[in-house]
Amino acid sequence: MARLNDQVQALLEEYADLLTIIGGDAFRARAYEKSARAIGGWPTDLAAMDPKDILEIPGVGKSTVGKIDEVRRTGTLEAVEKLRAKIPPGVRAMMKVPGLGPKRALTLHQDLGVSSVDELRAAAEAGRLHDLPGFGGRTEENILHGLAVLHAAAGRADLGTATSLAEEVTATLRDVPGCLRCEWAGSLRRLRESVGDLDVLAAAHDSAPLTEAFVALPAVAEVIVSGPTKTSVRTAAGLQIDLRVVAPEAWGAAMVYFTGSKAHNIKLRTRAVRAGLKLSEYGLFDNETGATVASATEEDVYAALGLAWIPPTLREDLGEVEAAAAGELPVLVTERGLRGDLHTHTDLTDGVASLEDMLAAAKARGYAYYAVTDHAPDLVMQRMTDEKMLAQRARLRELAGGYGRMRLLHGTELNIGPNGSVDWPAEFLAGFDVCVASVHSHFGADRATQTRRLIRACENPHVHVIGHPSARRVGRRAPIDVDWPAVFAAAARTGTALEINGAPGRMDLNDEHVRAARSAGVRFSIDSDAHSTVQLANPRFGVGTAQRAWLGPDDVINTWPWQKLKRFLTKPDLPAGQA
DNA sequence: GCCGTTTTCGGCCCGACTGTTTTCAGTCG
Repeated sequence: MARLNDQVQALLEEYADLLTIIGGDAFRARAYEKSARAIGGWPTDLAAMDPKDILEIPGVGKSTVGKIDEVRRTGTLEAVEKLRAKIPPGVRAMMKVPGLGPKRALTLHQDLGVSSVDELRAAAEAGRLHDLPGFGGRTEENILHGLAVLHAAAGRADLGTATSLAEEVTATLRDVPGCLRCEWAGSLRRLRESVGDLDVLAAAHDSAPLTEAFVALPAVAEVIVSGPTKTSVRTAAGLQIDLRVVAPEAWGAAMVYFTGSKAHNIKLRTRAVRAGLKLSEYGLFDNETGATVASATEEDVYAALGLAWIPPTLREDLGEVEAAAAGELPVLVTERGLRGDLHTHTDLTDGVASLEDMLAAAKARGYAYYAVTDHAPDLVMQRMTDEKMLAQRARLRELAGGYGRMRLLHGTELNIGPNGSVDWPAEFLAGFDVCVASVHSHFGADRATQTRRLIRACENPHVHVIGHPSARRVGRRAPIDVDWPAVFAAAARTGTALEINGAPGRMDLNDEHVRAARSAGVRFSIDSDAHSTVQLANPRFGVGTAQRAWLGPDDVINTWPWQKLKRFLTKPDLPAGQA
């Protein structure tokens, strides 16, 4: 792991989980959860901080400072090690099954001797669960369903996890003597919403030093295969990483080949064959003479095939090769093109950073505008009140002008109730500069209800953006059941933007939905949903989704200049009775 | 364990939903 912060966060989260499983003081476990979040979201590397400064992090006290020091010195926590001896790691892993929490996980372990997800599946399929105390037929069914949801994402990593791992691996390998280049390729480079394995490519004349450094990485738990050109390892978290070492003159062809997708590569190879050429990971060759036509850079390879260079996010054989041949590749939205963020939180609700810290971090990103959108009162656990919201607005107005050219917007993230209503009456909503409205409850309602619910939210004249519209959590919760074409039509008709939420655990809407929505005339907002300053970088992943759906700057409202966005945030009048 | 103070203790995220119960435990957001 790149930062001590992440290492400490992971250990504290594990400690909190283990404490929850064995029972006892729930507040202690919660305190560790909170400090874990605060540390993970803290922008400065703990390794470079004084203990007295670490103590200033909200939620971090003396005990945690001691544990941070222990992790720094020993790489682990004795308290966690002791609990691991009592509770097998598989028991904690069972808590990832939706619907299964710490209590039932412990019961399963103690009464049935089940101590892994696999054993749980076997027990559930054999019908051994429904006789346990507190379990029944429905519980067993729900656990089986939860296992299926989990299985759909098994062994896959979210973009945040995969990116930080890829950054760590490439940074280490670039420092190895003889390494000329090192980049990641594969589905991570194409910015798919989750990745099954990590492909890392390095250019060197001698692969041995790279291979040696690669298998010695702290994240590596197991070496699967290792040879002169290819080495595969598995991390403790179960993610496979493949390292390929290629000659520098083959770099471009290798990057094309290992970036994929498979369908894109097949299309390119077919195109090559028709031109009397052969494309492989080693280069583009003339069939008759065997001479190398191109291989050093991706641009060379594409050009020799009569194509403009194709951005990795488009390489899915969804028309990009034809477009490149015709010189009609789309102009894509980019991270640099984003002028602001319209969905962010502070510590007034469940964020971990103060308003001032979030604003300073947003300014550092060069934004022209920035919306603070803390949770609204219907999400009861956040304890929002009118007074707190108005006080935040007053503070934000005081701070206006203090962040250079960055315009400060006061917003909120409303909750879309089961019938499509939102928090607060219209008069109160009118006081916000921007309102995001999202589904946070009643995920199991039927399609007609969910569809009506989202359409009614779109029709609310004070709702500007529907946040994380499908409400799915990658690998954790299925999307709500919705008639999407009907919702896309309503969003387009009412001038309501749909969010592309870039939080790695959400990635919502996904690329397929965005493609369909765009053709229905919908506009989008690419947001971070940041709960800490470091999460303000989340839009990089949302931009990936947007590019995969071929979105250009015009499709994305937060690439627009403020005056144009301001007009969008004033929704057109709707026929009476629809609002 | 952390925090704030009515400051060295006592409170800390609360309500809904589900499925199991027959008055409530577990899970979730």
